[in-house]
Amino acid sequence: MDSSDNCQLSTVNYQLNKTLLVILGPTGVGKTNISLRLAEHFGCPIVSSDSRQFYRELKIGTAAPTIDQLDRVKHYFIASHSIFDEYNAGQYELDAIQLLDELFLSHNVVMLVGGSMMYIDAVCNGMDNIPTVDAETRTFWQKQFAEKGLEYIQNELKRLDPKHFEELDQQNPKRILHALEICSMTGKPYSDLRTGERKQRNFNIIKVGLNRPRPELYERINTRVDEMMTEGLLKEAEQFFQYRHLNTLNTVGYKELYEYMNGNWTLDFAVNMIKQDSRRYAKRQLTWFNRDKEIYWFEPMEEEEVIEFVNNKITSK
RNA sequence: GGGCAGUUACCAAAGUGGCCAACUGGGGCUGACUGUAACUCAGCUGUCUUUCGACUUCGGAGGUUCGAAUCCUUCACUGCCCA
Repeated sequence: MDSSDNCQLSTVNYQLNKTLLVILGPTGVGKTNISLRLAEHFGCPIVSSDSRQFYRELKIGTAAPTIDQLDRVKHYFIASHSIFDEYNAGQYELDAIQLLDELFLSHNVVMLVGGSMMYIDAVCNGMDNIPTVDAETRTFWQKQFAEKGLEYIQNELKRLDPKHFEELDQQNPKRILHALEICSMTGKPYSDLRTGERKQRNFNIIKVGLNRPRPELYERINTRVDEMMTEGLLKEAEQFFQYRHLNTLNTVGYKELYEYMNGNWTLDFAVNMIKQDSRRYAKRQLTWFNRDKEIYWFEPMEEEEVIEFVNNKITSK
């Protein structure tokens, strides 16, 4: 995979010649295919920023690259973890940056491909130094919420971190709980740890966004779900039925099938819900990406155009 | 051919004389989101308007009434039952 022969750069400003090519876009848009061709063109490896393709147990439902595709280009962060592992965006930032440092030793271009918004931002912008929440703290606050309700945790956060309480979505239990977890773990207000600073990376970043007209995107998502079902998604999900409460299985394509296995939904209904939830996920991705003014969008997406665009970008640096 | 029931916004479904541009759910749209994030949460959803508000709607046409999605007449269509 390592076709690069580009280590002839001066050590002084080598980092200026290093480029992270980010390929992002909504689920189902066709990132995998086009990025394989781009990777072959640029002779570069692919680092995945898909927070569900990390998990080796989730292949069909996450539309992970196939063995053949993995043979074509060296991939990282595909099937690198187990659904039983604890993993998060903060850890991913550290792992990915370390990996990129290594890869840039022998490549001028590395690609970051995926649709997990926060994970992409973690690599490009960095995240604040906030500790990972331990199990006891998590359980404690979850229990508080379950027993005492939303208003109680709202008031707790108002007390522990009034500044952050004013800023966050006060109806969103997950956000409140996380802030509380950090407050009680660190003994400091969560807002004190949030700098909002953007980390400086020692490589250039080019962000390419892929999109399609909404109806076309939705059509692709729908047919892809049908294909997943014929490929055996039900069987894949079934294997981990007893672990369905794991966060890693709270994932489109799996959680709906567990409703079916629990007897709450018919299979037909569950499949339709997978399609619907996938469409909604795609929309959420687009909403997030729309905020990022650094993305160069391609719609319709033409491989040749992207290659030409990236080539121009790289040589003009 | 006869009887009964029904026709409400994208779909489903309330409303049965003024509090109705019309409950609710779904879908759709828009947005928030720095660590469980393919999660979680919010707003909008007849038209025009930034707001106030104005305008046009509840199968079609006509009528009663100060006033109708709601009452009457008639036509059309749909469903069930009897022939």
